[in-house]
Amino acid sequence: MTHGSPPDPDGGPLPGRRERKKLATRHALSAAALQLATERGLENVTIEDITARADVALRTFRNYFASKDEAICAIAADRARQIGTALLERPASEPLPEALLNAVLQHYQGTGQPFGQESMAAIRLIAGSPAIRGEYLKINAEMQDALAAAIGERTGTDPGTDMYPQILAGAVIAATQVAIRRWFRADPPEPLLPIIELALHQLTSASAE
Amino acid sequence: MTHGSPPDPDGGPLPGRRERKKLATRHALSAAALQLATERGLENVTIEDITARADVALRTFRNYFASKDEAICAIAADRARQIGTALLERPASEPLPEALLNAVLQHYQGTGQPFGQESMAAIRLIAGSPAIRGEYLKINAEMQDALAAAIGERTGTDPGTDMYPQILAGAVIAATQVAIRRWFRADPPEPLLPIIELALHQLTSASAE
DNA sequence: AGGCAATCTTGCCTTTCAGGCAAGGTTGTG
DNA sequence: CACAACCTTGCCTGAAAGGCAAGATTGCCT
Repeated sequence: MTHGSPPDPDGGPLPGRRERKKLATRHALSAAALQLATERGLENVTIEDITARADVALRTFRNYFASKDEAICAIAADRARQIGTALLERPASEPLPEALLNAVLQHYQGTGQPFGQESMAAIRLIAGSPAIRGEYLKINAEMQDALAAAIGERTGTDPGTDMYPQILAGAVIAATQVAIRRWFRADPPEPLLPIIELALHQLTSASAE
Repeated sequence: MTHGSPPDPDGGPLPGRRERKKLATRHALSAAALQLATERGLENVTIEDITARADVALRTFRNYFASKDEAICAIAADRARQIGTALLERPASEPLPEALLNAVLQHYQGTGQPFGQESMAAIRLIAGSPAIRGEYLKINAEMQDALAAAIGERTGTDPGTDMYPQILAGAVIAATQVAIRRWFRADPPEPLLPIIELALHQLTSASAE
């Protein structure tokens, strides 16, 4: 067993007890990590603490995650990989720019509220702790790849051959991240989605290369 | 003494013996790390090996770098921070898009050759080893910030207030990275600069959001 | 049911990392 | 020259990282 990704990325029709348990363990670990980190601060949490709360052996942690950071970011990472499907679910009639905008907005609004409390805590933790920054950047890169793949699929270009999907995805993700950073520091708080929308519009007008 | 940045980032007029020694130690450590990693592979190098080759105490390593990865990427990181000045050195008469293109090209061509052998080794190592990827992404982020600051200075916008410089910088860096990735995997090898140029042009036409 | 293979969990172990602390040497300065 | 600032180093402790094998669980087939 390696670590880094959920046990069963694709939603097979019959997960089976084994897969379900693995997902449960994985989630328990990352949730415990996130809780403890928000409670005490990341530095004051050992992997042993995390496994204690998740009620598994210390050694088991390492079957799932390579580091504390990875465990904490797991929810965000799992979520990040789905941004591609958000794009693919946009109606084919929508022009690509609009579809991208909507896919990103949808990805960052979840079902109803701007973010679940879990995610909020994660975001604050990530943004506040430089230690997790590396992990966050990896997630970003994954989002970019996922989005590029979706763009390629939608436009019929192969990301392996043509750089265009990667470039477009990279630009969109970069702009979105700038928006998120701004939103995070906004005082008084501002809603996130309009900032993202603005950022993506500015990216368009940044066609000045 | 903390670690993460060169001892004296700004080139003061009189470095003094102390600063010079620190720079020398720092460079010796990162060079040793790079050499050893290319020789044996990253996994087969301990910090102790590095300090042995650089002829300093193990404990000293930690005064300069937080990890092996950071040491290996130090040259690249130091270099990355200079991309901003590359832009600022472009003549003010040049339109921003052109200035950006030229600044990036210049940054990636160094003095004469495409890359020094050191840098080449570093790049192959970084691209080949997922372990260093996090560190590489951090460097990217630094490049983005440096470039954004320069863009802001050049256009008279404050990156703290206006997202535009950050967005533009993010898009440019992202496109450049895509180009580098493509260049790295090109078989047979292709020259880097034309690929970067193509990527930045595609970014322009990707104004389709 | 029963058995077999795959695979997960766990404990044990060794190596390496990480960083606080204080002693001793070097450098910069009045 | 004396003093302050600062680096290097050794020592030490706690945590992380991961190989390995025994035991348990699960999936699947007969």
